[in-house]
Amino acid sequence: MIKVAIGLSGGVDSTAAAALLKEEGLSLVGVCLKMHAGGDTFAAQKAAEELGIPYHEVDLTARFEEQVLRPFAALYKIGETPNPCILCNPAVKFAGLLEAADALGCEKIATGHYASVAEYQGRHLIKRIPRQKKDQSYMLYGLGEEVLSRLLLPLGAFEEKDQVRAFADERGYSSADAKDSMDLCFLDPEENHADFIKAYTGSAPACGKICTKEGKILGDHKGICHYTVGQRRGLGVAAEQRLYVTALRPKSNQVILGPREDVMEHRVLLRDTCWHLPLPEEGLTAKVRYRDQDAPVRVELLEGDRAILRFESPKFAPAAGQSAVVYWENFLLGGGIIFNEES
RNA sequence: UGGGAUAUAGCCAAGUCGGUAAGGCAACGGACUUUGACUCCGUCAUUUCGCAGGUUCGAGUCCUGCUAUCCCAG
Repeated sequence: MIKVAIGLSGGVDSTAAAALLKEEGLSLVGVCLKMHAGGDTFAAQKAAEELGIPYHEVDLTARFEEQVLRPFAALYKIGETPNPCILCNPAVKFAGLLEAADALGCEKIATGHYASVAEYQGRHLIKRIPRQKKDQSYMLYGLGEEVLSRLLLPLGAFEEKDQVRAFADERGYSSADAKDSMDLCFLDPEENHADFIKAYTGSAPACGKICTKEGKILGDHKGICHYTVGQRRGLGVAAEQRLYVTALRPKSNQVILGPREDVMEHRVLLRDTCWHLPLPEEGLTAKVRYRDQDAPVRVELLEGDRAILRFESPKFAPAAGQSAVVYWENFLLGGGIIFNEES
């Protein structure tokens, strides 16, 4: 019998994923990955109990601190908008799950992500679920073959997000009515990311000026880490039209504002790219943030794991630190982290 | 202290022949969301139109005075 280590958070998604595998007759071990001090494992334990599977805990807090928390704070300070889930998945979550699987004698690993794994030309690729509004393939572009070749994503069987909850509900799992997780997993409920950075680094962000790109002063900002490119709310600047953050300038400690058209980009630079297949010339699409509609794109690969994305239609506010991912026929071919030329 | 102009919510601003205060921005609340954002929905002048009087059934809209600000001449 195939043994599977399934990442269990205690939420509805991972519980349903586990239940699905169990009903397929696989032998499961529920693995709860502890990422940060504040996280409680009660829900995961309870889910394992309800599923009737062994429960195992892995402490990844040190690695999470090193690979996610530290860069997260550092990047925000230099005006980027890092995506901690993207940092975490390859380096911490899936790496930790794989190690746990090895220690527990499991051939396979599984999680409750909304995506699927498919083989193509001898490689294992993440594939998104057509029509699935909750598609999470974006978060997984950094996973390598060593993970993908052993990864099961049972939720790929569901095309509607409501089906998962109904599935868990029918089977009486207490996680069925749990609220979807949201916000950064390592924040306290009343804390925002800027509070965290302040507490983590032990220093308050430096206030500075809000300006137009021409240098006209519009107001004061409370520290660059409070802002991100494309942001409109919380700026406190009244104008004839809506204004968006168009750039963050850490060197002069300025937040630059402008109208929407100032932040539309045809061209997006990527660093730290990873590609799972040689890229075809035609038929590529890309998205520039998690919750974005992918759009036709041409990709030019550069030296040093860099690339240029050229979109037919401009994308709104690609933000340095966020990731862009490239699709071909619903296959996730790879992606990279957006950066600015100046930096 | 000669001439001209303007004073409407936190900001910009509409308001016709007087008839019972548009809109935008900001702000706030909510929805959405396994990152940050975006987006969407809702709320936001009724002892109120710089202040004080007057005319009128009724004034932001007309009249008088005052105050403030801006511009041009000095």
